[in-house]
Amino acid sequence: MSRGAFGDSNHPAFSSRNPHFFKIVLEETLQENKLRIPNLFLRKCGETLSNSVSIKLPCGSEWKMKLKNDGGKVWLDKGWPEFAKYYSIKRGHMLIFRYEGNSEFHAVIFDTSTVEIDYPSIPVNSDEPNIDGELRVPKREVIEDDSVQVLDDCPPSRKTREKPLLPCSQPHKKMRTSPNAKTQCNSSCPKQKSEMKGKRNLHCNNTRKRITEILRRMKASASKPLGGSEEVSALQKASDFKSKRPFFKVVMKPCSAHGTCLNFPASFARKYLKDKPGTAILRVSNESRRTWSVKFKEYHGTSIARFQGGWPAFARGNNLEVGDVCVFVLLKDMKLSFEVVIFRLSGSSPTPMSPGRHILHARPDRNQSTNTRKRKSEILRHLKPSTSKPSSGSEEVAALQKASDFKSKRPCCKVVMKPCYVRGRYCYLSFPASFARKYLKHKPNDVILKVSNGSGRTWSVKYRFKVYNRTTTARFKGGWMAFARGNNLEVGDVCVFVLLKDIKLLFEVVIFRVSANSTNPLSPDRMDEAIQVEPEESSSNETESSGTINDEPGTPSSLDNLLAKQANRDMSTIGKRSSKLSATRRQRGFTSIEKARLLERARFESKKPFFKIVIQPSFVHSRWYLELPLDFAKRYLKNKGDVVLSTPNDRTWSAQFRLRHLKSRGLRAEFCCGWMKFVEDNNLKVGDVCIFELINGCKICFKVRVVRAADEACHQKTQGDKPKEDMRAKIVIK
DNA sequence: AGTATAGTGACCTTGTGAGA
DNA sequence: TCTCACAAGGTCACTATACT
Repeated sequence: MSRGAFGDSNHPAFSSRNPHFFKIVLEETLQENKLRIPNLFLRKCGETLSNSVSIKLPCGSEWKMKLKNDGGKVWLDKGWPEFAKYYSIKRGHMLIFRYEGNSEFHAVIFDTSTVEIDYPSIPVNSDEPNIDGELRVPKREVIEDDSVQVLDDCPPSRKTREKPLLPCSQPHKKMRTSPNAKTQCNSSCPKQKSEMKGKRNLHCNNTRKRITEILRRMKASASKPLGGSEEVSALQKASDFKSKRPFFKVVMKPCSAHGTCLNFPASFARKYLKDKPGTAILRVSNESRRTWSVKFKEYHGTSIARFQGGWPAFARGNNLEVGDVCVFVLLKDMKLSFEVVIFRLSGSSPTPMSPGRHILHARPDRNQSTNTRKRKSEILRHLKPSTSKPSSGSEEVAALQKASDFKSKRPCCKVVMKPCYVRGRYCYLSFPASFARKYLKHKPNDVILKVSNGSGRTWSVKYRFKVYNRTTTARFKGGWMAFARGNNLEVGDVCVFVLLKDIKLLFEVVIFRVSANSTNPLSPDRMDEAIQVEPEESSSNETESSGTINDEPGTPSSLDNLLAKQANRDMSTIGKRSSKLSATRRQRGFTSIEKARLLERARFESKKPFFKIVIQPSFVHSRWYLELPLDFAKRYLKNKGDVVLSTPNDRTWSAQFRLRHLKSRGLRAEFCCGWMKFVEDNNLKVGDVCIFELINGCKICFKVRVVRAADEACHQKTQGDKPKEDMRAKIVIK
């Protein structure tokens, strides 16, 4: 092992100050045949970029590419297609770019298995001016090595453990069996490679499913803060590491850095450790005097092997921290000794195992670690319940640090936003069950979240505490997505939930943002879409319809509660809906918020039962029926029958009421036959609000009042800034 | 060192709204 | 009536940690 691989001039010592960005290769990247450079990066470094950039790879290859600037967006353009083709870059691949200045980047490529690719053994140099032709000239021989490169010490997902992604003899982690094997099949011989893949596929049932799984995981990993410069730096430094001997790399996780064991790939154990428990000797690179003896064991039926007994001493003795990357280079197959190269998180140690950083002579005294490191570790520990995976990225650490400085006399818990907390289909928030048990009781409840930005805005979310098979989950679910989106929460942000009232479960939420330029909660353009939920309000009975009902004559309707509920639900759909609306011609009705607004403006009170309906496109166009609140129908109407609809000018229409049982939706209450005539005669338009007041008599009769959307718009124009209440009073009933 | 338990994250299932 | 999209509820495999 030599430090030359990363310490020479080709691989200058890494500094976290080097700007990084990463790109996940998407379908559109391949279609467009160019790679977009992130705007934020351009803002930071754009001025130093020339029209032509060079990309260096760990294998020594260097590529020249032209930048294309189009309306402020910048792409890697000329040269990229050849680059992508040469390295067989596919959808789901990830590239990390480290900017070295002077339009020079170092790049690392990861494939869909999340492992760095095997670079072709003959490095290329596209330095030649002929960018279009991409004349590639071998620059230097690459060192052949025999390695297993693993960036995770544990399988990334439960699915992969029992059901390996590529369930064949070859593990999904990249493994070269021998230098020969490498020449037999590497990415420079795509045909052979594809044949191999084809063979593999023959052996693999459900491969397609698993590939989907890989892609999904890849997506997920894309959404994780991999761009965090610090952890990436350690990984990147480690990725530059080369050795002729077999080695594997492991990123330290809390369980390995501070725990009692270290997991590593069983494939390596099987191949090199003779597949049976034993003892291994660990010696840290550049430190010949001290060795550690650790026991290793493989867990059959799983893809992991484990260093234990003695591992904690090694971890403590070398002051390993979460995020550090250790490369274990097998020295002797017989005696099973490893040289361990430690790549520290930058910030605390600029180079791997620089003499000053060595803790070799220091006994395992954690107090002697740097303040920063200690701080980071402390924060991570503090947040451990919600962050089992190592956090990364200087911004995130900054957010954590800010959050850790937060003090409150009230009970509070801190949660770092993870991808699944702020985006995706299954958006929820997990928080420590211990906190939930102590302060929130076990029963499901509605919780009010109030952001501490002085806006006084509140959000209603559902709190769920579940114990299943002795596992406990405490989560915010229904409404959480609205909160996350409404407050523009991003991965890495830290939310501190301060319990204000433990009876009504009111939380103040303090948000520490990972990104300084994150927009504040509810940018002005969305402000008016936010609907406040007063903590004092209890949740209403749900009414599932496009309208509201006054089922308790003489009392105000529970509109506000409905508004709150609808708002919560709707805030979560605003983004998707708006983008969808533009993307599809499919005509959709009003959003719940729009409906709620219209309904609220059509203020009406009566001692008689009534319900309000916002006219949806489907009520007046395609289906010619009106769906009315089921609860109202059940309570006041029979299964089927004629109804009379009358307007204030005493004109009447007869229509039919019916209850339908839909397979997919259950019961639905509708006005049909006759409704169409009513719509036409009263010139009902989408957006109008109809108030149906039930009049007692021998027949079921409704007095229908229409609040015209057009009138309201017109009225708003003429009324200017007059208070809304006045406006409402005038427009409510015609 | 082994085992039990708590915690996490992925994703399956169900329900609802709405257009065709 | 079917289908699609989406949100929320719920489950469980897996990981990390605590305990013996």
